[in-house]
Amino acid sequence: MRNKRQSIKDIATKLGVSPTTVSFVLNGKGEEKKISKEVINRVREYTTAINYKPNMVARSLRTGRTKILVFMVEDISNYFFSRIARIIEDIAYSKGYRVLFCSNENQDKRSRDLLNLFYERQVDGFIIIPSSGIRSDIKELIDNDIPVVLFDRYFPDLDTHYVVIDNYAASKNATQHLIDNGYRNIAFITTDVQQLQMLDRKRGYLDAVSKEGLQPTVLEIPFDDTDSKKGRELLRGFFSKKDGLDAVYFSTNYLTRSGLEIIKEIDAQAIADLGIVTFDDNELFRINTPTISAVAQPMEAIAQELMRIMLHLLKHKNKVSETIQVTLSAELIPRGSSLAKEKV
Amino acid sequence: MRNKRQSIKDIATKLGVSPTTVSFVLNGKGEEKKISKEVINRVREYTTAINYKPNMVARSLRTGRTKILVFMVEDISNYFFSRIARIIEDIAYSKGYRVLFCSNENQDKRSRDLLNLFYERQVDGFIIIPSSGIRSDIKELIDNDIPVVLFDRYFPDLDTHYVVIDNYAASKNATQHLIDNGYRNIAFITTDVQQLQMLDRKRGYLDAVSKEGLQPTVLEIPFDDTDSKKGRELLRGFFSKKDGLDAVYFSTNYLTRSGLEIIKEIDAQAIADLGIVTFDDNELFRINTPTISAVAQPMEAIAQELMRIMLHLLKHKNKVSETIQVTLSAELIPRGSSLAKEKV
DNA sequence: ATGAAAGCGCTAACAA
DNA sequence: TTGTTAGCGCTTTCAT
Repeated sequence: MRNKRQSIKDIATKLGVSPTTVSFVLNGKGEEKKISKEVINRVREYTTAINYKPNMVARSLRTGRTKILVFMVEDISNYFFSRIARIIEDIAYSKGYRVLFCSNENQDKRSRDLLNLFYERQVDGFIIIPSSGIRSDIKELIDNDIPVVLFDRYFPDLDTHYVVIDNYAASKNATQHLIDNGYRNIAFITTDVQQLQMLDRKRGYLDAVSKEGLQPTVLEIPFDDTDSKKGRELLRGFFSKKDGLDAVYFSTNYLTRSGLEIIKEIDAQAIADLGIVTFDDNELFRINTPTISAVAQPMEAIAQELMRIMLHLLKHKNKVSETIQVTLSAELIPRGSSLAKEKV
Repeated sequence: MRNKRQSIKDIATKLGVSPTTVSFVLNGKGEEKKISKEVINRVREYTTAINYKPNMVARSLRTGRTKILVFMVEDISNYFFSRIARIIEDIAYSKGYRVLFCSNENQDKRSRDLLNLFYERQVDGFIIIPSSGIRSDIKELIDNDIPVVLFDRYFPDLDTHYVVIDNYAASKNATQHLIDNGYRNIAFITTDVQQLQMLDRKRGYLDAVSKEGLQPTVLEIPFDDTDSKKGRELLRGFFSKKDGLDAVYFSTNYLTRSGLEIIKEIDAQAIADLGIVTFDDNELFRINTPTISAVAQPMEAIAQELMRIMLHLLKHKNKVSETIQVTLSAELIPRGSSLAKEKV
């Protein structure tokens, strides 16, 4: 039973009414347009019977709207991003919008390709973690009146809507936590990407450490090597020779994974005494031994703010006078890995 | 600078040629249609200069194709699914297709909503992990000549293309591994969903255990409670009173998380002696203490097979005579949690 | 070597 | 209360 896709015209012909009438009924404008009860019912019954599905491509071409939003992050399989994606999806869904997820792998080319692709497909809005080199592409979208909200990071010299967390404060606080618990030689492991949020986290660490008159130790892993053999070698080399270390603070969760693994390899026992804190929480940190202290970003709040702004822009056809910029704070979740150390 | 979106017509007017000519050039059919070099260059230069972006919605309406595929799973934030999604995305990308990811939360209503939504938007194909009650919806898609490939599970009484793994063999093998390493009282923790792949995993466990004359112990957590308080209570109750247990085999990764946590809560030391194996690998199992043995599904191969089939269907406009059904095997990765036990 | 025109399926202003 | 009609932006056949 290969049922050829039925169109509004087919239905109209079949029922002996006009396409307009069918369209009105189907869009719930039957009453408003004063279509008779009888016709409304006939249309309803027939479309239900044949299980009619409208062609949204045609509708979009006509109306200029697709009811689709794009959510672009570095890597959608990362827990932090996928969790936020899910919340956003739910909110969007309840408002009649679909969300298209995509990963840009922090690469400008891929970001650009994706933005283009979706722009060409006329999506209604973008929620984006921008890779560093797509400032002009973002600007272009905005200039073309497409609703855009950034998050996680933004371009200081571009007046965009965004939602971020106070990375500096969160990082300073996490470092202070280790210091308060007796750790004195705290290493900061980060990537070399010159992204605002990473620089803020480093500043937070440096300020907290120097405030206490302690010595900073920073290891920067090239971004492309965060999960490669070379990156692991760098970590291994670092941990092997730094025996004065009593704590490690990871700036991002993808470094924590390999970092912990390598620390274990080198000395399975050492991990129990080492102070450990990482940025970005993960469910499995609760079941690790030791349980890992983490700076948890308020994912629920971030997602809600993003959608609040986006829906606001959509509602006002992107004609809002002021730029909406929100900064939330992150919460340190102390666990076993950063317990207070007995003074030696 | 609010540049109104330029259309082919605008370009044609501007250059004093016809829309046809512009369209031909833009689609690389310039040579073929014998458009003069001069005109081709003029069009190329102008469209580049104004940074023209075609309206794919209009194109889709005209051509009937969207170059979009849908990838629907239970939960895209689950590592297993998101990893496969990424590989699929890459392959699709290289063939000019976009992939739309979505999570059905294993709910029929949500699955149906999503299928409808994308069907209405005329996507070119579906790659789906079906929730149990959407057999008829899948059938409808197929009857409407939409390319569909299922994976992870399928409907035995519906003749569909699919890619699955041999859950029975993998599960039997995992259980046997525990038995071979000296464990005698092995519990199987699973959900109560009556899904083919879960039933196969259970059968594998039961057969392996009974073959050795051992006693099976099965705990079934209601699906909706796998991550709820009630589910945790069930696990807690189970582990508290079963002191004869020397090993646990989890049928799915979302039970492993809470399971491990609760075992630790009850007796932090016990976990070292308990044999543990889980279905579905996770990066963090490598850094847990102990490291956790897991049945790893061949994600790369699954993704590649799925796309091979999908591209085949797309190429032949879904007119293929035979149904393509692929069964792959999963690999047990033995780690610290299932080391051979010293005989008592 | 290029253009005119039809039409994909839908919506909505305007007619009747 | 319902129908006619003109597009939305693009592709593509058929003319010229």
